[in-house]
Amino acid sequence: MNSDEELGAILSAIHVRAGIRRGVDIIAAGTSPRHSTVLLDGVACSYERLPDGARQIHSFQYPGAICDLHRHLLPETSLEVAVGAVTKCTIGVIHQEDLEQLIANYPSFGLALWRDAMLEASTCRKALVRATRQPALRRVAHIVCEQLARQEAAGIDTPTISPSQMDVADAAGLSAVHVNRTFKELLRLGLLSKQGRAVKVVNKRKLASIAHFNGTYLNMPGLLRHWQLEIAGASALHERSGATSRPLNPTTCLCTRSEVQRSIGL
Amino acid sequence: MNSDEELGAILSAIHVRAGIRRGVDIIAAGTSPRHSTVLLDGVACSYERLPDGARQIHSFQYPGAICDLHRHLLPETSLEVAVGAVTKCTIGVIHQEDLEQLIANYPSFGLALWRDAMLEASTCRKALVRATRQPALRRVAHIVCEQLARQEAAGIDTPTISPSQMDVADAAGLSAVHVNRTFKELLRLGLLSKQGRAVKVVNKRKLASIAHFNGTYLNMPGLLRHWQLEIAGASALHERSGATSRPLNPTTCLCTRSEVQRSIGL
DNA sequence: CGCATCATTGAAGCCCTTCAAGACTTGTGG
DNA sequence: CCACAAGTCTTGAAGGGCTTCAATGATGCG
Repeated sequence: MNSDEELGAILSAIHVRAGIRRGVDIIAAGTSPRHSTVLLDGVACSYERLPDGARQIHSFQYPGAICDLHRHLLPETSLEVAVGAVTKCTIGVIHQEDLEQLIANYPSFGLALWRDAMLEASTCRKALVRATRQPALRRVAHIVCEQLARQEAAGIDTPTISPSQMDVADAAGLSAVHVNRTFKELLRLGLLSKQGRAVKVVNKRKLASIAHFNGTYLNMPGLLRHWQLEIAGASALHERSGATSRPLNPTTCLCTRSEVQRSIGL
Repeated sequence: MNSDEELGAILSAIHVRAGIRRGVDIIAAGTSPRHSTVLLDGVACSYERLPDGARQIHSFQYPGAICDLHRHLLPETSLEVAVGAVTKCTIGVIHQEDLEQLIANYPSFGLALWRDAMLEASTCRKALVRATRQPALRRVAHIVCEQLARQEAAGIDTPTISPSQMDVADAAGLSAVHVNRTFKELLRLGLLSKQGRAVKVVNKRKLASIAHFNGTYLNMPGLLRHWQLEIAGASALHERSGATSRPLNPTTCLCTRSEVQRSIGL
């Protein structure tokens, strides 16, 4: 979809900013900066803070993502949404005028942004279904699966996931205590193991099975082949999803992490 | 945003189809028709059917909405999403080629569709937060408030809402039994009353208060003035949301119900 | 007017939450 | 390099909100 020339134009519009420590906001709630922010390295999350102090994580973001895409076109509807660093992050900025120029010059870039918005809605719908209708074990397993799949899509190949148990709890809409007990159960089942504080996936296939993880909603053609998913109808749906020739990162319209990082000399 | 000429072009591309009875699918899961569907009259809902038969409603749709906008650009990610008639509905279709032609001819129409996708994501995020973090009373009250506000936005001015208790249950992610008990509580508090089977809002302001209904996320500038919302910061946010001169229907990019219906002689 | 659908009500039970306290990691500063 | 501090993980006990099951009553469409 993106031509090399287009990709080059996009990358050259990105200005690298300093690193951000875990827990710090990349984009604060209630602000409307005159630029867009690109995640270059690390993992971030878009979240909302409730009056009682609870944090609801909407989704996690991986390198290549435009963190504040949700503000585009309708900034006033999502002022309460913030973006925080789940791990140490490196970010870049694109000036608003440059972004608009890029969209004007490369219609396919605008389409990619639009598609990205659709993808975010798709992911959010799935999260809604899980949150309301599935037990904790499946919810947590599904979140782990999604993180693993999205890491792969971003070109990161490790069996450990970045979010802490508290992060997972805030994303699943469960208490940290209960997420801990759920992890313990997944450890007991031999699907996960622990390396220090980090959670490591031992049996990806079984985990996906009990999570009912399908992954089609993430629009990552080709990348889910490894998963050998056992969901009924998954393979049938799979064959039909070859529309985009360049694999798109979920919530990412730019490219893979390596492409981004090469361009900024990481 | 939409000029009269543009609106005329859009409306003339719509072909009216026969009415649809309550409970019947407007768009079935797993299908990819070569046209888009516009809701002309009645109330619909986009939903997903789970393996165990449960139904999760993502959102309700009002006249003027493009029912299958979620299929646009990324049809394969939302094949499981269906759209059903909550009340008796009248629909129209726009051929795929006509829709693409309209987007090509009127860039502002494409932008409106894009904005609509962002709005759907915004609504879904809010639904996710409510579903995971709020008690049943607030969830149900919030759904009622949202329906009332969206009816108003579509030009329908009645204090009763269309969805049945079961519909509300499937949208809130609660059991029908518990929604019934929640409604009973709202009746006892004097916020709702009943007309036969229908639920009628008696005290809109108090209902919005206990629901923590803000409404900014719906992007309906001007239309929320009547609500006299009591949420902290709501008025401040309000003043900044005058960007679009023409009030947009939530999940609607066309116009108000009366405009649609006038054009088809309803 | 008949029948399918929806609303209502009670009882029993489970999943998850909250509270509280102690063990462990991590990385920061001395 | 070590020690401390801050945050995270872990574990137990008690309780509440919601679910499920089941049966009856009301509504409204054809």
